[in-house]
Amino acid sequence: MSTANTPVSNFIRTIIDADLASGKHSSIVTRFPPEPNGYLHVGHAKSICLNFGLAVDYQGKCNLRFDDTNPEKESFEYAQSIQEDVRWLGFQWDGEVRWASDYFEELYAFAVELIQKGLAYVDDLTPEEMREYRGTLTEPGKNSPYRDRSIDENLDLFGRMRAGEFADGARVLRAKIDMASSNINMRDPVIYRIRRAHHIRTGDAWCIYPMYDYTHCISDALEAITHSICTLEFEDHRPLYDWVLDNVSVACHPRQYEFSRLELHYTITSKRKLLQLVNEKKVSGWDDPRMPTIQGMRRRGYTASGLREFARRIGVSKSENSVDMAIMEGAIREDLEPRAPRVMAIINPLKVTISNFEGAEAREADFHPNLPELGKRAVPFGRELYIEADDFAEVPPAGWKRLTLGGEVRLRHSYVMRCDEAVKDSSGNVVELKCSIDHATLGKNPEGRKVKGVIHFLSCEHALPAEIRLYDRLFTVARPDADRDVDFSNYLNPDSLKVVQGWVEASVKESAPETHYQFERLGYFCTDRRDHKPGSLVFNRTVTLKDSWTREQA
RNA sequence: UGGGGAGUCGCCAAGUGGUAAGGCAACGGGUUUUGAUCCCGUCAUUCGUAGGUUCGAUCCCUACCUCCUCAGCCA
Repeated sequence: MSTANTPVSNFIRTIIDADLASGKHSSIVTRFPPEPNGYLHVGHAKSICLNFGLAVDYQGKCNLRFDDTNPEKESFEYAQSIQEDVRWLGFQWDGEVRWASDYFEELYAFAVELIQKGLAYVDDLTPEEMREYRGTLTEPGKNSPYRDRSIDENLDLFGRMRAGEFADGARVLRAKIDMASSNINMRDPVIYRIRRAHHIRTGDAWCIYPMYDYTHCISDALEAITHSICTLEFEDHRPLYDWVLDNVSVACHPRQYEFSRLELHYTITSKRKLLQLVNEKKVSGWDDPRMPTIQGMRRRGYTASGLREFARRIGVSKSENSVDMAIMEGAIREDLEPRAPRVMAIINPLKVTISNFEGAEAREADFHPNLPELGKRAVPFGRELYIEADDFAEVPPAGWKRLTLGGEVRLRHSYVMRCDEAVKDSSGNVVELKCSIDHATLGKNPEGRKVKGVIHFLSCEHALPAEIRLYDRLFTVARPDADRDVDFSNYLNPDSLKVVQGWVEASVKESAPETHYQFERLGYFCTDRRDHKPGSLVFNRTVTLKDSWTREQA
């Protein structure tokens, strides 16, 4: 993994390199600016890795700033979860957490300044009227009848807005720019509205709240952000970002750059739709392991470094993209491969009775084939074993390397075993196997013949019962929200979760929540963060192993 | 039919006037008591289309096509 820390070139790094080379900046300051109105998802993870990652690579700083200007939708629960997610991903913001609400007083003063310059006015139009006056994409808007109020009147009215003299929504403060602009964002955008809502930090101190476009640029300037990075949909807000900073007396004028947001195959990255899944109980919550939220991915067993590697692999650009889930899975597997201890577990047991069990011994086995430092554990043997039902076939397909009637197979870390008889129930299903082992094959190959297959197994006597949750993609199609006419929930995968009662080897008995393992030949699994306890083992399947056999069969 | 963006391999993505990086996936081979890992090899005469400038263009110019995005007192 020599590439893991090698930065990948992208247009933002190119800009930063140029800014540093020209002396425009001597160091950089970025920021991650979430609104605390929901949980962070994989798209935010990309943004976090970008903003914090740049700060790390360029030895600059990155702030965490909450865009808390819409009190009706925001909560501390979300703010706390967001901080936890950023830290879990391995990043630390510069100084204290910042809040846009910290700047409310300054924001207000700058609004007064705009009014004094004749660049903002109080408007009494109703929302419906304002929409009519705004024009359309192809027709210019027209001026509000209140647009030419005197500076004194505007000052008075704005002061009274703050003082709470007017009802919610009765008036707004608007920037006076150009109602005929071809950019609708410049048609006198609202910058303050009246809303008597309890704010998570300022409580009831304010009944007017600044809008995003007005707040964000000034917040960036107050924090001396050098590169303000956001997603593509804010591209046409940039003229407004610049207009505000050009007309207000802040010393600093950060530059905004936009990159394309992440789309991931077989999932969705819309806060609204994610919320819908939670509200409609399509998933168990924000941290359901099928959710592309940071909390969900974490609970599933995705690792912070794996997610960072994923972000590195997908890069940053301005083009629309829909990333293959294989890139995520590849990054997670690569991260887990060199550190997850190998253990054996049986998901779908088929009982095996060993006829010549007498004298069979346990054997010590490494927890990792290439990392002896991870230690060893005993692999016990017994008269009765469990093997994976899928590992036996009475009528094997071509290329079969596993167990079949009369055939031999290596039991992982143990003996070579032959199947002598398949016991069936009345409907003809194989319910048990009678097998025998070659006592001379413990830790060595049999003489005179080759056994190509290896299957995992558990000694019934020693195995521990466990709940195993098998997760699959949340949706049945790669782009569930691509079709505007079909609701994305129609594409929910009914088989995205299968809970089975399986068996695991005793060495995992005392494992803590969030412990990663590779169940040999099955995949990477993680003890559940919430439900796993010693004595009540719960494993989540993080991702399967690459499987060229199943692929070949398909 | 207004404004703002984007079109480079199946999926991401560098590059930029000098003759197409890399990753993922895929495919072929080797090692292997995980059909895993690991190792080796293959994988764009071509950069949305059509013209033009040039000794030379994915990079410059012109026209066109396709897709995304904007009409919240959300962010």
